[in-house]
Amino acid sequence: MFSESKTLIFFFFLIVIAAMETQLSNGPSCTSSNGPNSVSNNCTSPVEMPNGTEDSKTNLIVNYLPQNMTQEELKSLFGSIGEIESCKLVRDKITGQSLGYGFVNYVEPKDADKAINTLNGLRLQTKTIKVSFARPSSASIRDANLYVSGLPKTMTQKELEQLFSQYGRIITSRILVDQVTGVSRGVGFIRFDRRVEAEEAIKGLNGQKPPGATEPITVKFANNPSQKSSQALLSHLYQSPNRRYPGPLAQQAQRFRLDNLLNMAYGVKRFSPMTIDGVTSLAGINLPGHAGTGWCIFVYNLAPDADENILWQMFGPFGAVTNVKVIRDFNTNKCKGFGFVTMTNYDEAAVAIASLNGYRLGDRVLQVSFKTNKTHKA
DNA sequence: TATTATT
Repeated sequence: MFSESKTLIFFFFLIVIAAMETQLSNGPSCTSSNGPNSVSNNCTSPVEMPNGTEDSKTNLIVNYLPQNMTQEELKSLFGSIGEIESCKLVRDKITGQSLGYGFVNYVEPKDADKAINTLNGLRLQTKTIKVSFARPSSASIRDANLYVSGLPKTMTQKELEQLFSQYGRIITSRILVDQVTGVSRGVGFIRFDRRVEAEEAIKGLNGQKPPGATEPITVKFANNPSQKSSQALLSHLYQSPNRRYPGPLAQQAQRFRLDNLLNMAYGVKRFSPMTIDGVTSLAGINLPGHAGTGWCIFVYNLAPDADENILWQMFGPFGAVTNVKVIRDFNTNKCKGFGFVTMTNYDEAAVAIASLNGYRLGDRVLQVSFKTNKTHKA
């Protein structure tokens, strides 16, 4: 069809333009060697510089965010620590899909410290988020990610880092493992602080045998995630319209993912929650806890010193949490013993309630339920 | 032979 061809050409140009933007958009040209390293998130007490190239003490980068997490949820999570100056979830220019990371800039440096101390390592759904200081934006730190293959199966992450660290500062390293056996797949990633370091590592290590290895390794720049989403868009265009809606298999896969997630998070055997299909949930106008923006959950018997973070920690692993709130006494600022959690999906909320109702938190046993419209009476 | 770290 002629119109289909025109549509394809249109999207092709969109992709080309986006690719050109990626190549041309250079940030301010400044370099710094004080970025966070791959192991800890230590602040190196930066000195104030008049030219604005010093490391920020308020700006954080947040990595390994769940795919479905929105900017509002990111702000809600980090806003529980302190006042936020700005917050941005980075999305693909073409598809709008989250790239799984974002930035949070606090007003006060102490809140940035606090966010690293309390939120780094927080488990949200299938991810463990990483919170660290953002390095000053610079063209020189972009495209510094390497893909390494042909590694000896016995090589550890530490040994991989030792091999590459001679070429520069390593920001992250990873060896991919078989999900069932846990054994190395012989491939991995190394992200350097600067692109020039990655270039030197390719020159020095591509085609070389690591000490003791029998086979040479391949080292090259990793594919860009935006390329993947462009491919996804293209393949989507070729997909027939009757395949766009998730069938039973996709639903089953989703359920499987939920079960896995729960086992990973708490090792609990979950109840079989009632599944609400589209029709039922539309019909049930007075369903408990449903507030239009999500499912509101009532959490009772919290300690006086409870804060929002404990609610994120408890409910985050069960699925998409959009908001948490601890109800406090106006004068003392102590928790009045209860709080609320809003979750997007009924299934995930139901499993969270089934798993956390009766949960022992310190010396208290929590009561967790969907929020009712009635006034709570003892 | 492929995860998502620079607005």
